[in-house]
Amino acid sequence: MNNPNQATNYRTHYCGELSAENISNQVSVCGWVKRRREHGEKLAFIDLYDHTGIIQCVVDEKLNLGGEFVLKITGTVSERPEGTVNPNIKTGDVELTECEVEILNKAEPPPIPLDERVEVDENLRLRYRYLDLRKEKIQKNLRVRAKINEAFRSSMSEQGFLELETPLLIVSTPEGARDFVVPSRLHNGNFYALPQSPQIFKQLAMVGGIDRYYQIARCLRDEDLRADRQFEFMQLDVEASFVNQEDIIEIITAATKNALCAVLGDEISEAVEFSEMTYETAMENYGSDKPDTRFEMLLTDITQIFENTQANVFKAECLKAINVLGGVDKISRAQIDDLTDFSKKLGAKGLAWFKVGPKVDAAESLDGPLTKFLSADEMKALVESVSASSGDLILVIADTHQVANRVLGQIRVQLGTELSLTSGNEIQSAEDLNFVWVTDFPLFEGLDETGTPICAHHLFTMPHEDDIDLLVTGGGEGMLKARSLAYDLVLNGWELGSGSIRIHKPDIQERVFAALGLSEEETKKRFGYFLDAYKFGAPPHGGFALGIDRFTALLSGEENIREVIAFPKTQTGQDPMTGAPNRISDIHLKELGVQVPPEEK
RNA sequence: GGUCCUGUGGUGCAGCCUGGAGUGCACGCCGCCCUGUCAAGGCGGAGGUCGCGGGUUCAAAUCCCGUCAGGACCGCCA
Repeated sequence: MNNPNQATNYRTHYCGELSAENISNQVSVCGWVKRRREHGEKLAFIDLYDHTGIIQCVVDEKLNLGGEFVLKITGTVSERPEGTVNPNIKTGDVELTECEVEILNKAEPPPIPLDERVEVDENLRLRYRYLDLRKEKIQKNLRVRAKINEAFRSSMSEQGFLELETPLLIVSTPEGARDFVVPSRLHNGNFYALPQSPQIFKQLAMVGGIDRYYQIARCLRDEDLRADRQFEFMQLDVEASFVNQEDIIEIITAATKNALCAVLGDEISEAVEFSEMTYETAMENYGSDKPDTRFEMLLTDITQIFENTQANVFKAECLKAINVLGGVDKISRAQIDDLTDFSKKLGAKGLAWFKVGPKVDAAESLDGPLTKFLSADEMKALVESVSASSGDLILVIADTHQVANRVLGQIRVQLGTELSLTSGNEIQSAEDLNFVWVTDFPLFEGLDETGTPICAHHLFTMPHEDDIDLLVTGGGEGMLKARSLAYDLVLNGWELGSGSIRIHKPDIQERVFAALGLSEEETKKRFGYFLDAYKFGAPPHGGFALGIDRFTALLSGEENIREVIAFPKTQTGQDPMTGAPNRISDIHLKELGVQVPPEEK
């Protein structure tokens, strides 16, 4: 027996683990009826399945079975007669014969087909999630997820990290995402918040001398949902003392590699590369802080070429171009129009395009609606700057620096999909997984309407040592140049996680607060307990948090994290199975000291 | 808060553009037949508030407006 510990008084084997090695063994299997093929009174084939797979059982009597009936079948493992082997299933060499069938439970016909090939409406899938879960794909995904969690735990433990639990009922802070809140019964009118992350606690754990903390933590954010976002999600949450950025990168890389090995095996995992690039490089070359580095087609700055141009549309702060190799044949005019619409939706004024023809003279070979406004020198320089040759398509966005990068970056990703420049979500080899550490994130992401900087990460992020002076001398715009010791881990264009080195010295923290225009009184009110802690000898420390849902989705070849979550919610945050969220009784509300608007109709 | 796509027997689709009887396909379900099938096969049958509301029209699944639900995205997610 392969899994002796999983034999029970009901069964000796799982359906999917029977093979030629078991031939002539008497076995018992339990599971659900996948399909039946009945041939009159004396012969029927029953495909019984559990999470491990399907086994064909040969029954020589007429049974009144329905799909999804729960059976225990005891029989003999037999080699299939010649010509009846089924190579499509794992157990296709064998079948169960001389079967004794016990119906453990009947089942109504399922409201959704449990056939993998049928794509069922999301609402129905979630309403009957317990049936959806029986499908092979989700079973596999959830097991990948468990393996990842297990590998993370063992790696963190090996690296000397202590698994520490932090509270779910915490204090609400105005920073960051919207909090989910919980009314207090004992303190009417007061609310707990559910943690957006255990950030505060893991940092205080460092002050507390825990040294190395980790947790597979549930985080909750009341923001609108997306394919890669649910209200509640899981993070591998990490914090360590006496470390710098390189230490954290090393620790997380090791944990991530351990998870890759667990899921994909050692051979592929060891060949997977982790690269590093600065935020600035990512933005300039990929137009994104989460660059998909599986393919090239980098953004090129061509602003200088058109410094004195006569073409009005190119009189802009910044011009960026990408060269679509062979794009003339691969991209239709209709696709270009779609991309133009796409750019406009994303905030650009338009998308300029040039087809490169076969002529030697660059100016003569270019074709496109804007060529008549450009000089020969400009066209020549354009073609050279992106190393274009005959058959290539050059796309240009002229706008502000920020818009040009962002929009062209999204077009690049879109084209990556349309032109199949990546393997999509399939993972066949190490090249299909491209990890990038993006470092040197800016400390501030912009200025608010009063000219005050807005934190890019959080308030406790350590500024880059070379840029600390900018906080004092830089002024509003100047401060935006300040870098921080914040970093992201990116996989195939998805932000997997982020972290930073924290400020552990009160004087630096004060400088950041001052830059943000926060008075001492205000910071005391908002973060008093936290700042107090840092007066009593906080060690240098930093950390990271890695999104388990996204990581699992990517390793499972899924585009939506719902596919790797057992009981997810819809895009509007509802659970069609349980009906959450719902109204609660007036008595309940009264006890909590909460008033709500009357129910409509 | 916004944009786009989708909503038709239990399920997945077609029909909608160009209005004319709830029309069609596949799966599932029920009944009968069938001793080597494996997405079994054959014959027969049941099953519908065309998401909901309003409008236009002699007539609406189809056109228009609104609304609800699902999905993708923008905003948002320190």
